Amino acid sequence: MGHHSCCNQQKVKRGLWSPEEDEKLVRYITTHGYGCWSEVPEKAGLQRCGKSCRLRWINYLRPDIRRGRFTQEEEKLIISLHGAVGNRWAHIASHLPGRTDNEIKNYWNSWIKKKIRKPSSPNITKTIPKSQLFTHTRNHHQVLDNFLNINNQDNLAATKLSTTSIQETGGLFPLPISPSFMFEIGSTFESTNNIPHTIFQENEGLMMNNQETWQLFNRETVEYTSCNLTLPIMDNLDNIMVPNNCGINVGGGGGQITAVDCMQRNEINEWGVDPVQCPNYFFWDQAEGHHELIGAEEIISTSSNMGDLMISHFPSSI
DNA sequence: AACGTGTCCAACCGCTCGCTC
DNA sequence: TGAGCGAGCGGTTGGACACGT
Repeated sequence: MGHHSCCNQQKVKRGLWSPEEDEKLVRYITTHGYGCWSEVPEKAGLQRCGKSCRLRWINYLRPDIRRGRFTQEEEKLIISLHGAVGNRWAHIASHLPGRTDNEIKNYWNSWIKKKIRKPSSPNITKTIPKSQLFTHTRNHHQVLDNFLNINNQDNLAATKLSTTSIQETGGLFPLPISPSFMFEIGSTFESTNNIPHTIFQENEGLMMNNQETWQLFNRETVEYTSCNLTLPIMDNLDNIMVPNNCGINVGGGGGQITAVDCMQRNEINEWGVDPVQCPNYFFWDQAEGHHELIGAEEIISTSSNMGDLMISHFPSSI
């Protein structure tokens, strides 16, 4: 840790950068580049350590930096990437041109306090028997195995597993950081008052038990992948136990959204869920013909194009 | 006006990784 | 092989500011 010695020298200035210091650093870097950061302060005439100069340049002064509020698209991307890779801020930042890891980290830490308060999260009580869920035509069996295994473990232990399983499973379901699974049925699904009984009821034209091609979002590569799934028909929710923190979203033809607490099986809110009450509910929007992760808050204000049935499982702690 | 509290975010700290010799 | 070093990363801090009392 010898590099820290530079920051311990008494002549080294700390704290906020003055406009004059910024100007010196920018002038030096733009004319000379920054081959070795430890040499930059002296050559640029700054009383800072190289590390501080590097940070200032990367996080604030470099010309391609993007300032200002995050757009909704950026926010969605951050959420989905964080779900896939966790607190790997540099990795997340690499997908957002002009944004820095520090900025995203700060944004997340502010954002999370407001939007994702720790819920009281009861343990998962039952899991879906594999035979009752769905079958896979590609490598998704392993995904499902992982998912079910995780549900049989202590929640905490599950979240500590490494991220390598993302690659192992092809990334279709990012496990175990975000042991999510999702399935949905055909086209527009009309909700009724009897939601739990209706969710898996066969509906004309839905082809629920046929193999269908889905577009699945790979949160590691931020791409959509076609994949075939075969869905079973469920008579009612009594035959299926939905893991903790699942949200069921039943969208009607008119764009009505109904969120259901799977554990309670109660309707929470006609138009969505309260992000404070139910911070772990996320939904997938397929308005544009593909699936996008959107947050609960957005659901409340989005009253259209939320078709179909979706079940998503997200970890109770992030 | 003065004080307390909460939020935001720039900057720092400690650590790991990878390169060089 | 391993010590030394710089770069990079993620966690944390602390100061500025906003807001409420």
